[in-house]
Amino acid sequence: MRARFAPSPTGYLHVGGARTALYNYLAVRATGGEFILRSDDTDTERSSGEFQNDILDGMRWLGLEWDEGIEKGGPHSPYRQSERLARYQEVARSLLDLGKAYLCFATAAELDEMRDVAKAEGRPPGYDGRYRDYDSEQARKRLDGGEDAVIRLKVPRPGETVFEDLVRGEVRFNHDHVEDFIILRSNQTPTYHLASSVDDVDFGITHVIRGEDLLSSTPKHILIGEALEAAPIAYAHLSLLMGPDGKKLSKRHGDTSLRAYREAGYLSEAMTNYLALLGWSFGEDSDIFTLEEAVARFSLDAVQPNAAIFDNDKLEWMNGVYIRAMSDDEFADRVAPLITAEYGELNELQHVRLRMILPHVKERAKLLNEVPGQVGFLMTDDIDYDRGSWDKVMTAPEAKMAVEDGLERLSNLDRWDAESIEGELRAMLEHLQLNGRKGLQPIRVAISGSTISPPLFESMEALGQAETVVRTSRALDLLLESGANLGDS
RNA sequence: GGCCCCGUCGUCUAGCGGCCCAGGACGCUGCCCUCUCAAGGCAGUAACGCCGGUUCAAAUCCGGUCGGGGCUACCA
Repeated sequence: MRARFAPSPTGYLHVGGARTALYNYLAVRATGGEFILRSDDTDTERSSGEFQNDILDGMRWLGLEWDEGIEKGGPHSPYRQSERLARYQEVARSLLDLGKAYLCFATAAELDEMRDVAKAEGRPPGYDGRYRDYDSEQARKRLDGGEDAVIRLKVPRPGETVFEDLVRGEVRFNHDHVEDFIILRSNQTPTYHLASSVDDVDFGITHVIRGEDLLSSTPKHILIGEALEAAPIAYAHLSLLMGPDGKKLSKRHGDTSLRAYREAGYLSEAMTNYLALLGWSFGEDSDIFTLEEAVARFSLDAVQPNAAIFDNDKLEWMNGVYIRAMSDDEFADRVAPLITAEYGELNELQHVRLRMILPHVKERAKLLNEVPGQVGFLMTDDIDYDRGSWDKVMTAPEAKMAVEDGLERLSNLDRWDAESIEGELRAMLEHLQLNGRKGLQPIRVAISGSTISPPLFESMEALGQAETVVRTSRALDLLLESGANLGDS
């Protein structure tokens, strides 16, 4: 099997494109063969190097390694359509010589009129074939005279194109609805249909796996293949990805670029895992699996033909599963750049604190980039008290007692580890006849600034005794002087 | 409008004529655990769009209908 992912670099790689790439990859690796990455950049107006790089980055990030193609090279280099223009012109001309295509001089105005008339008469809209049987001598003459012309494929009429789509079964198109489409524009550049089909043939592609938006164009591609007398290609059209509102996934649903997810703290493992599930099922035993495991079970004919809605909630849950599955060291490594980006280069104290708290943060994180915020109270000794948190717990009558007694005990503790701290604070609860919620929340706010933090005792251990005492005592001062109402810190 | 594709819980899906008064996962709800938040455990919620037909038997096959989506460029 030889399959290709052929995006046009006219935008960032989005999640839908990533899924198409993934399914191509899975199909190839599952059956053996080559996965090819090609750039369909015939639209020079809209294509850009930035987008090209984004696609390459995205593919690498996801771990979808290709065997031939851009940057990698291979027996069919180059894999960029913009570098193969001569080839497409050659094919178009030979089709012309063979009588399988013809020159057309219809102007834009004529084309518009055709469409209007066809629509008005209720016929299929499209080119009416007026130059299909035009005298070739005459055509030559007009061309030499400097007139612009396009080359159109002479679609067999009457006729029908029928093919077996690997995910949808038999699909048929009557040629009444397939116009004599343009293969070479008047400026001598190929249309997508020509370039893509010629490449598929030239590169020995056996399976074209792509989005359903190209299903209607498939007869054109098959017709070009037939005109070239090439071996038939198998097609598999994947359903499109939808937004939560059931409409085609687009910018309207927020930033759907792969990059945006990467930057939001999603792991590539979670992304490929989730994407694989959009239209395919791993089996009833699990929804969590590696790329390799997916390869072992993947099969194109098990792919669902119906559209799938991209569900961020499930992706996020899955990301959490992958984060928790990481080793503490790996988690620390992956999160380190994000923390330095937020707080600058870390000093020794910060390193020590992080090493202690990160394993506990790991258990709670759903997204990598929410971690810096969760460890913020350990990165600076100048913490702010969250107003809502303070008002919620510090105004309770037990708060002052708990903070006061806690401070006393913590100051005198001679062993500073989570276990000892817990023992001491539990003794405080016992002494004051308070339950954990009432007695410990004020202390949590005192040291972290918020009612939400990593586990209290471990947080204190990481903070260190000196700083814990400083913060607790500061909170107590505030309680005393403000009569329980937070001033302006 | 024309052509094409699609139609199982809110979402992703299992199901490929009897094992299904439909299974799993996310979400949601409740309970448990608990120092907060998560995580975890347990329980619950919820679907075969509709109408005909084939058959002893249909979520599974056929037709229609309704609904959704895609395409309809000298874009890809």
